[in-house]
Amino acid sequence: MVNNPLILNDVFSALADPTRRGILGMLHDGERIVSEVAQAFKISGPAISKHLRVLERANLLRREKRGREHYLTIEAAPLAEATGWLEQYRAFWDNNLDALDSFLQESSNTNHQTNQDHDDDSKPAEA
Amino acid sequence: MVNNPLILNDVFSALADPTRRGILGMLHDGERIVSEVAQAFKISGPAISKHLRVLERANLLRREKRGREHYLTIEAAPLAEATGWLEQYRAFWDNNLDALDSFLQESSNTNHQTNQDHDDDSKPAEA
DNA sequence: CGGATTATTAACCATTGGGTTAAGTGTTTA
DNA sequence: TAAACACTTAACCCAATGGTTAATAATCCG
Repeated sequence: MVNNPLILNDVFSALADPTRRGILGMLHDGERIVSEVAQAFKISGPAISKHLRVLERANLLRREKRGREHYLTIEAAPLAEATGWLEQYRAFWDNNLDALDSFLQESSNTNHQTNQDHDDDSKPAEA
Repeated sequence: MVNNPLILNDVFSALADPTRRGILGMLHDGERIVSEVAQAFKISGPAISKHLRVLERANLLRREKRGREHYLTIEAAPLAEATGWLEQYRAFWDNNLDALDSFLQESSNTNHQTNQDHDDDSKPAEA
């Protein structure tokens, strides 16, 4: 698996924003129009518009205009690209040689997981 | 798998830069000191220093000072977090229901992969 | 037609990001 | 002790991000 850095730049930086991950989360369940997405977040319409453009640049979003509404769906391929890159490092946390070494070092500082009881991604809050 | 958005923000934005992915790539084979890493890229020392700090903030990097040298190793846990988030979307490109729908739409525009023969990540170039 | 709806573009602002050079801190060694 | 080495911090530049409000474009509908 040879990764294209240009794609990875766009995909990872697209995923770096919680609003954008939230948008993809909404689209997980099926297509949505822009106003539905916008309504789910507390930011302005233009701000949403910009986020959508970023997702489109990363080819993570497909837009289909029907009348005055824009129907949005996920485009999965770039996520596969990102996953492919990360796959290179699976050995580092999976159960094998490197994990042993990793474990030995991690056993010093307990509770290193920084898991502050915080929950899921930027899901819109109760409409 | 409940993802922590704070972690994901840091991890994905850390991975969004090709130099930082290149650094992790070097560390894939074992520990390196800062000057070794720096030598591999065409940017200044302080620039490398900043990249290292970003990787540390994302907890992707562990630093151990021995004398005047800083030994760097990968910290894998946050990569697992990122992979976990992406795993949510595996259904979209794997062989199943959604893939069918995806395929039907994608079959229109051929060669949508944007795979411009470009190779791997920001690997240092020939020392 | 005219108004409401959907969404984008334009212009602006503050913050962050990636880079630089110069200076500073700590460690090794001749 | 003084110089060389490893690395970071400080100060600065410029471009990109993420947000805003106001204006524009296109479509639907009474």
